[in-house]
Amino acid sequence: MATLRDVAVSAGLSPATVSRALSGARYVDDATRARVVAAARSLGYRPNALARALRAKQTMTVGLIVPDIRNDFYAETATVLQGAFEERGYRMLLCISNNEAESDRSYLSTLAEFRVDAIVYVPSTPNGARGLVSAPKRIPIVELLRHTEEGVYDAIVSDDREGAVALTSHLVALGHRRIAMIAGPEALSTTRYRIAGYREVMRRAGLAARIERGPYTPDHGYAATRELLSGETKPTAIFSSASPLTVGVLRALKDLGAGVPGDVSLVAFEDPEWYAAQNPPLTCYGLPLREMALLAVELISKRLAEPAEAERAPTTLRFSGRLIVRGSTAPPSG
Amino acid sequence: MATLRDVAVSAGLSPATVSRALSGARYVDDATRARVVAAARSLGYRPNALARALRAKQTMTVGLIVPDIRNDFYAETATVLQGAFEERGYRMLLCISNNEAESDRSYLSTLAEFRVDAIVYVPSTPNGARGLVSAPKRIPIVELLRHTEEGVYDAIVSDDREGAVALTSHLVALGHRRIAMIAGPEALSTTRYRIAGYREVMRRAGLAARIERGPYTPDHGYAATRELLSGETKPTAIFSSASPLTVGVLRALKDLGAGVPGDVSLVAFEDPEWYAAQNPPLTCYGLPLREMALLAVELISKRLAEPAEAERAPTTLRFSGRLIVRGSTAPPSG
DNA sequence: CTGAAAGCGCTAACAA
DNA sequence: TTGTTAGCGCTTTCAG
Repeated sequence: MATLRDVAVSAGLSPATVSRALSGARYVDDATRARVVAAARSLGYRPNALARALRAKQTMTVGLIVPDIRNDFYAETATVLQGAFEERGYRMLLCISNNEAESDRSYLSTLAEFRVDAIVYVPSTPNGARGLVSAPKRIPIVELLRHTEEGVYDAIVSDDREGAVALTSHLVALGHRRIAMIAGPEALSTTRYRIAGYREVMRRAGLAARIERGPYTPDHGYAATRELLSGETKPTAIFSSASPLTVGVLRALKDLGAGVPGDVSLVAFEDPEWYAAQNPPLTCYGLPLREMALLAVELISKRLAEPAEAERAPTTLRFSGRLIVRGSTAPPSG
Repeated sequence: MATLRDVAVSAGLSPATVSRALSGARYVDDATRARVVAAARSLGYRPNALARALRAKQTMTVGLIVPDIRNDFYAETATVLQGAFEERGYRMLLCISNNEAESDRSYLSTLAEFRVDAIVYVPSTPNGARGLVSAPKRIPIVELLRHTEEGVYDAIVSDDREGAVALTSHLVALGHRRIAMIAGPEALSTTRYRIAGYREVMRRAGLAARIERGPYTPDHGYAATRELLSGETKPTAIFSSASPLTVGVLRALKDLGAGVPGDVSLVAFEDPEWYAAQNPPLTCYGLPLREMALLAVELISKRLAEPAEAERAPTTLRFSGRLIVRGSTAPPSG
């Protein structure tokens, strides 16, 4: 592969001049630049971003760690982030942690070694990035959608408690008394807040909480739903707390021949595109994902660009979503 | 940030020894290594992957270019790829091209500058990577799911023509005579093959083809469906040739109050998890995505590891999928 | 088993 | 405006 030096030799110039001609636009004679460009083209020269980054001490690359890219929630987020970073000249290194703490740690460490300029991090562990990346020359981290310990890093999260409250209240208002929640792993901040919101509403209404815990997978959603609907006191409404769970819930309901909302009302967290296309469309709590992702990019850009910002104490920003009532909820039939 | 030299100073050793102690496991005294490890830890030392790659001339990073990560099709692919590369010690740089040729080219070029060891490429352009990355020290490229000119790169694709034939034949066999296809941009190999398969079956059956072309987006699926069902001679069956289109098709059908399969039968390409959870579940043509992605990793690993493989002429591998008949298709009601 | 030295490809002072 | 020099952090001969 041709190097800058090769181009210099071929053009009869010094490497420094070639460098200036190709990147730093100043102080180069037009004729010289033309010669350089011609030589570079004819040699098929591509600058080595590695060498450049080693010198410049910035890679123009950011890392993104998400638990699961098949989940629309994160796919949408990744897409928005990638587009926004791209616009600002940054590449994005994608890491998929599969909701595993071990994976999380290892990716954090990899990204640090690769000297990414910043990390957008959806943590799959309660204590997250603490210690690992933070210690030396702190690389800016923004926690997105989930967060670890408050106040250690910038965090952009949704008001999960509020969302759970909205969904559960909606069911209570419809007259449901046996409302079950299908939840994720308690290690995640989202799970804890969503459970808290659900519990709070149930307690206030004098109703018994029933929670099925497990991983954020369709299989868990499926198994939990079958479990819930196999007992004697079946719930009349189900609260699916994440979209991968919902996939399984719907399949189980169909397998069991349970009608929605006839036999069971269903509410779900998040609002992937396919919720609205369901039959019936799902009542859900939608989050302003796009705005949240763009704000993450904004925050990072600022920290990177302005020295003052770099020293700013971390802040936690909480976004509200909104209850979207569709056809999957109705008063209980009994 | 602490460097290897800092560790060396702190441990009272030379950089060379520290390097050997931390990576090359040979020829280092155990006591020395312990000292090095202790020093490294206390300084919070993280090796600089950039510097290492610059020397080693390999980045242990691969690039993936996909058109759209919100599409389950590519999300699944990206997940499998990331996991498999991860296992082999490779990082993955994700680029989302949004089905734009310009984006494609620019990402190819970025990946080349970053000196990724290989690229998995789902092209959004008919001529693709030709010229750009290929010219100098050829970096291995595997085209996945879509392909550009045959024979220039390794390609792992599905038999799209066969899939379209299977879906269309299924509808013809059920007695449908007015079958419309909603297709993507003709610049993509998948679109061309799917259209060819559809046309072939229609022609053989003596039926008139009707094709709605447009981008691979829910909006196009929606608009095309409304268009199809607004005329005088409405189709009795619709063939949605990609899952983003299907999202829009379903929404349009609901808005129009058209029952599936009562008023319109629906078949779709690909088999994302939510197809089966639809009401009714969708008849579709599913591809062995996982196997295809794993093979891509296999191919690349071989080319990277074995010098002989690196010189091997590119091959095109075509995978067959299978028709999955579910509830969205039935004989026409007329 | 350990150290000295050279260099991967690039850019930024500084000098000319 | 251009060239010389030095060095980013690491690994790898080659000596010791």
